[in-house]
Amino acid sequence: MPRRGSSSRQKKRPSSEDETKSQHNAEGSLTEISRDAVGKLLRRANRGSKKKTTVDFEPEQNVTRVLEPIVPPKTSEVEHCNRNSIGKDSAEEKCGHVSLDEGYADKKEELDDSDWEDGTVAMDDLPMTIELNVTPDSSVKKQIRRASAEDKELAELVHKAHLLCLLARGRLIDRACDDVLIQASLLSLLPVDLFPQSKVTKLTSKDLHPLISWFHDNFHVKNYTNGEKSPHFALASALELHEGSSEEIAALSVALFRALNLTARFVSILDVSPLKPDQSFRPIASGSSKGIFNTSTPMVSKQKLDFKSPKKSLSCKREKLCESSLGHSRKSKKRSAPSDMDQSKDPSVAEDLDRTVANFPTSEAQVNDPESHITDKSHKSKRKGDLEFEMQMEMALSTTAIECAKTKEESGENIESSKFSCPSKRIKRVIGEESSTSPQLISTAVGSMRVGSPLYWAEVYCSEENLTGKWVHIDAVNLIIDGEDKVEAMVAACKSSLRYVVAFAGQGAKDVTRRYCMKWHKIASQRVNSTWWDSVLAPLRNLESGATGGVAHLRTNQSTATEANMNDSFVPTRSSLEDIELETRALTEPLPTNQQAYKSHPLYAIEKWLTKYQLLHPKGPILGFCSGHPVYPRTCVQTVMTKERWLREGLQVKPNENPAKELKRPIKPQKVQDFEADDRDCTTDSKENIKLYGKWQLEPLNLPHAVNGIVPKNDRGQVDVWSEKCLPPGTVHLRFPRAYTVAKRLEIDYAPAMVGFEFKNGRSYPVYDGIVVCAEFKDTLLEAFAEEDERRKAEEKKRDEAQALRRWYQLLSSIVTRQRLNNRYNNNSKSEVANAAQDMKDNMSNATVCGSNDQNQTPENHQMDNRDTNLDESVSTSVKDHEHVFLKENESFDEETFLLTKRCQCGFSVQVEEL
DNA sequence: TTGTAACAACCGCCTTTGCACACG
DNA sequence: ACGTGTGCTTTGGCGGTTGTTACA
Repeated sequence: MPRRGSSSRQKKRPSSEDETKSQHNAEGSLTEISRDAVGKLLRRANRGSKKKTTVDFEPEQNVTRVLEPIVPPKTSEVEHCNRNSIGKDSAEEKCGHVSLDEGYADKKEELDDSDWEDGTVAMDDLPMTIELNVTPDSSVKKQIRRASAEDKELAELVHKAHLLCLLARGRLIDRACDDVLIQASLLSLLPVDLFPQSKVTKLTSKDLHPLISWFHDNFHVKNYTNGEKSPHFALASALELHEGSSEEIAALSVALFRALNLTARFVSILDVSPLKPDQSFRPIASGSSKGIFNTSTPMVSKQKLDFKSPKKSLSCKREKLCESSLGHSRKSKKRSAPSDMDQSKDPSVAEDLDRTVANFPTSEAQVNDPESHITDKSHKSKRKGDLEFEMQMEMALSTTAIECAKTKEESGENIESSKFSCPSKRIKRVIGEESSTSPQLISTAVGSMRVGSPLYWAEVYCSEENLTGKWVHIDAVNLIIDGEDKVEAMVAACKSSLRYVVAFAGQGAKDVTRRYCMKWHKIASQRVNSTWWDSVLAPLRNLESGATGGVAHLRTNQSTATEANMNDSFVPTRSSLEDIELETRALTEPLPTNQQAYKSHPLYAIEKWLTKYQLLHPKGPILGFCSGHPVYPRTCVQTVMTKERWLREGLQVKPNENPAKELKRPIKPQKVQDFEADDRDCTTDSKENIKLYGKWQLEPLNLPHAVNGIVPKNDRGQVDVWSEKCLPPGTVHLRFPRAYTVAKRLEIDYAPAMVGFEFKNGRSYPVYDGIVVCAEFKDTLLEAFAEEDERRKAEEKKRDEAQALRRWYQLLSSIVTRQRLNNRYNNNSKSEVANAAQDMKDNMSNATVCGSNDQNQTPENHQMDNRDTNLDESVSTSVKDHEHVFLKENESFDEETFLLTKRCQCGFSVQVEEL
């Protein structure tokens, strides 16, 4: 019982709020929308705390006898009561008191609202006994409350707001990257031999290696944030100190690229709060304690120092071992690997690594370092395990150093991959696959630790990188070049998902998530409605493409197809080419290996997961198999509907088409008549099934024409007007009120227009709006309606006026009667009321006189005038010693209330309403 | 330990074609 | 007598989502 009640309340609440919301929205002011949203947030917060109490008190449901509706006290106390109540007076008393405790006021509202049955309450005298037939274990059972629509809406609002904030932040950082002073300072630091000036026009990612290596050596990530500094100032101080948050370091790298006249973007993962409620949100780099709007926490935190450093140091040692034992093994490495190895072998890097190694054992001593307090928190909580793990890791790596080097050599694994690996109790290694296609060494973050995840990097446009040029991923913080395919694995390893990757340039932004996300279907559901997102990004995209765009320079040794393209009027811009690239990625996603992914996959489908109103047509081609189920393109999935449903779309089923699909009619428990119908249903299968048709079986609606002024109607004698398309040719839909009365009076054929259904009281009712008539009668009807409407309004006016006069007359009569009685039985008292009545009556007669000029003057009014004259006499005779004189100049008229205040010189005043 | 499939439970959308009675 | 307006009463099936469990 209580559950049902509460659930119905839950259902009702949003609707009333929706009303208020729609009212607010109707007013359209941004402030109000914001206030509305904030209000919701607060309500949610309040409600959340209440709910918790209610939920905790849930064992009450199993109470065998309840003498009093107990107000839920604090959890611990309730538990205490519950467990000790039987046969323990003190505990009972305690429970009794608790119920009257301070929580009462707070919870009263909830109580009032609840479905407790009324009963006699023994508050003071009787000790209360609660018998429980529950075991402590069952009370511990976790209560699951699923998110309501309201929760979902709220989560979406927060998600959107957070997205906008992060977008704005990205733009700020991007603008700071354009700061000429910062750029100039960076250039002044850059050794001359590293200027890639000659290659700016024909740039490949390889050309950037020395530059990025230098940058990586000279700028370090520190695990503190620059507080509330402006991005410009933060960048400047990071530049000065040669260290800063990962965001600042990444931004500095972008500034450096831009200083060198390279086309560069600042790229950021928007680590936004979840779109769906009840998903705990922690920023990817979870060291921060600043809340969701500060995700600029350094990603290389102490944790990284603690865990990565040993690996780094070991890899350095390993390097040395490699050098001594294996000589020039590094030369055999693939593509980007050599460069990384080169970086590692760079003396400065070695120094850096050595320094890190030196720092490593002192990490414990840094616990009190104010700069590292953020990490210390997490460090403290995990310290024991972490230390154990460090030791294990160190031992393991040192003992397997040579073997690792060998493996590395054999498998072509590069050091950059190993840098990606998070500390983990279990490190998965996939050896033997080609390293360039997928990240080989993916470690899985242990438990809740999310460390080392990239949040910021740069993209540099390398015109020589592809046939048409390419945006190259450059993570200067982690010294990774062209590692776009590793980002996702890295983020996934940190127990997070990469939902929005946005590239910023020229104050604009572009969503480049597709470049970094290999499994789009997994993140699609975690992203906000694409229409909204696209509309938000649309202006920013223009700015971005304006800043980074430019005509793509196609290489000279291109294929003939590309040449043909060149000859076309279509001139590919960098932006459009990138769009094509990203689109291509979208269309070439590999087949998921688990069935459930096909449920809502945008590209692929398996028959098993189609809904009952879906069908494969044509059934092929088969793109592959998943657990034995053939996989079809999503484009083959067609929606099928009943004839009636298609009618609403203005389509009808072609003649001689068989249903594409038939569904068994759901058995509805209907009234007694069904018993009779049962026999028929058993015999006739066709009645039982719902026939569904697909789009390919349809043609435009071909309704019968209106002939001889007769409207073609359906079997209910009406026309279903779902849209204009549903109107029979030659007819029009007239929506004015009482149209049917006009049509009926003029004897014009019409049909009621049913425009939809209203669902209430557990059943649906047709909603009618206006009539459908033949087009030739439209004008006649409109004219007649206008006439009738005018006549009706005039009648209404007349009626209202007559009624007003009647009421005035009634009022005055009563006053006069009262006065007459006063005069008769209390001669000396001269009431002011009489004067008032006199005055009002004067006014009335004036108004009536004015009205008499009007054509609306009725015999009734004349009659009234006569009566007024009589009245006048009676009133004037009664006023003897002073006759009030209301001079024009003493009058005042209130235009708002239409009240005229008349004043006599004796001080008497009276207010009259002008008619 | 992790990933997957199957299942259960829950939420919310979609469903869709009066009737009796009072009053003017 | 007739037309008009009002209030009655408060479904249940299905898809989507999420949590649980068993199993590989």
